[in-house]
Amino acid sequence: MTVDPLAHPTSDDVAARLRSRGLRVTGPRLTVYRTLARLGGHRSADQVAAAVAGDGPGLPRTSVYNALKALADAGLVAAVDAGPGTALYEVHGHSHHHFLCRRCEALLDVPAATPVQDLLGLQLPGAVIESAQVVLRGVCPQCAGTPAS
Amino acid sequence: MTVDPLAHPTSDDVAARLRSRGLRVTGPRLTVYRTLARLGGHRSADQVAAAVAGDGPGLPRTSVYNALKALADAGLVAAVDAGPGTALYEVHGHSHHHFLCRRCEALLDVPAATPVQDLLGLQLPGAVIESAQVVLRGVCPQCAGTPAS
DNA sequence: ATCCAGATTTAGACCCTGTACAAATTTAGA
DNA sequence: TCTAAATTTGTACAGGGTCTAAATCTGGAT
Repeated sequence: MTVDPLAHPTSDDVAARLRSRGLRVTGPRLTVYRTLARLGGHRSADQVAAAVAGDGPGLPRTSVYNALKALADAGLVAAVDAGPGTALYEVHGHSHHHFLCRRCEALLDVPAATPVQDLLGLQLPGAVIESAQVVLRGVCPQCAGTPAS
Repeated sequence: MTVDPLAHPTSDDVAARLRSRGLRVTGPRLTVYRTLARLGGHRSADQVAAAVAGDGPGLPRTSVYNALKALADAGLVAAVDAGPGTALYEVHGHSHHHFLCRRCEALLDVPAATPVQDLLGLQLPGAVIESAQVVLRGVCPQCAGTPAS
């Protein structure tokens, strides 16, 4: 079993990453991370909680939220705002942005070929930009091909 | 009184814009739009509702939400996600993006000198990109100058 | 000028996501 | 092994937004 540099971090990687941020390595955090990685894509906290519950005793809702927050602080998980009251989480992989279709509500990944924060950072002297989230809205290619209802 | 091309749209402009989208021109929609324009900046739905109430009989909370949604559909108002469960609205003026300070929670405007959607649109062939929202996160210039607590 | 169909407003209850709290438990270093 | 501090857990709570159905209003047709 060779090491694939593109694969998700192993549990050991996750543990090291948490420790390096001064966060403790706990069961819920590893469970939530592994579940989110296995599910892939954009998932709500409750989707994660449901998936965790499907694998065994499950975790309280609050614990899933706590774990997601800790993982996000450690930079292992990214939170995406897909509208008010709709937070989605995903394992932090290669940088990309999001496109939200107004017609079918699909959430598509958009490659981040351009370093957006570099461009915009110039406009905000003195600020430390730690992350940039881009949400594009419009009509996705599939819906654009069919006439509006 | 000359026409200032940089001024907010008049009520007539707003009415025309609503009609062009197949939306009806109603009292609540005009009231909400005018109030948001008068307040300026980024406002929550409840802030708008409170301001409306201060001017007379007020509007039910639901009506404010409905109106904001209709105005957003018409492109007259922009909704900014400033984290989960925190939607802010602003009159859709010149394109700009937002920076959210992790330390003091300030929400700053960032000039959009670069046409972000043009850059990213290239990555999504066939899609109709109607808006691009960029939320930068980090530490604002003021907080960056003071040591962390 | 009046009418009508359909969109919109309104009022209320409701849901959902996330947070606050305090006690029990667990981690990690001594 | 032992201890202090971080974390988990269960419960309750809060804010923001949505759903529903009846009343009202808009805008085109008559």
